[in-house]
Amino acid sequence: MKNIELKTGKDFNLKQTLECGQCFRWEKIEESEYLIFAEDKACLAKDEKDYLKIQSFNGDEEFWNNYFDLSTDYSKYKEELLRGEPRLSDAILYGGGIRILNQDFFEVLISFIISQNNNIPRIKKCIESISSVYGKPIGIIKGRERFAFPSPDALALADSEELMKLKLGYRSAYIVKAAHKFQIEKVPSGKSDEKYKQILSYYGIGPKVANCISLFGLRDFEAFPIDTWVKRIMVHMYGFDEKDISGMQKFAAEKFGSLGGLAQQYLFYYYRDRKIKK
DNA sequence: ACCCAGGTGGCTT
DNA sequence: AAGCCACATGGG
Repeated sequence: MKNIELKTGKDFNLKQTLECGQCFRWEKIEESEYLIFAEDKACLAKDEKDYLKIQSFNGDEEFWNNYFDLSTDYSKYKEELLRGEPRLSDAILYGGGIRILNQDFFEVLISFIISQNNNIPRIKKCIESISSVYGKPIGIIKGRERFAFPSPDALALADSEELMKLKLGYRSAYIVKAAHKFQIEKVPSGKSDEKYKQILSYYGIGPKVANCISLFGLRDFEAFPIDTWVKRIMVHMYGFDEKDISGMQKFAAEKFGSLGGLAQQYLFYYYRDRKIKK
């Protein structure tokens, strides 16, 4: 156990960063305090004004600083996005503390395969479930044994019947195949469109999930995932026909350029967070 | 009982 | 290329 304080500044908000849908292994403890898991690391993080107070169970300062992407200047990104599209101002004001986390590729790969046609609370349960069966124990935290996200080799030993028993549903076969494919191909490299195509070639991964994995697993910021929420936003904001996904994709590329993924996160969080709250 | 959730594969027009 | 539908599961 190690206490760490990370300087954050104004373009960071823990709640927004975790609850914008880019990651799933966290538990809210109280307002602005969360228990967070990443790979085989865990920490308790509390968001103070200008710094993040971390009780790390097994990750050093550098790991968490990198995980939360605290050395990147997001005010420049925001200015650039606003120059290209002033209508983003409400969303950026609302979720301006979002950062794109530095997550492990394999963890993102599997997590977003699970995400398809699924809701966020259940996605979290599914991921906890496979972690507790295929991940290695990392110690007792908040009264329970906790587990690392499964390694590729550990998950490759699973079969889809086992995963079905864990309630992973029809995505079970996708997960097993993905673990095998990843063992051979490893983390994609090269130009971003080539990496995207490689991700898309996984069985069970289509354009939406591939874009999420590009954005959250490889930090390709131009990736613009269009899910059911973003679709509605594009219909609402820009008058697209809800079936015209390729039109939306093209529009986003032109309007938001190399920062499409960040724009998408601001919009997704702004729209979904207010819709879902009762 | 129905519809939806950070969709995709497969089959038919 | 575009339009259906099934797919597991759980919550509203």
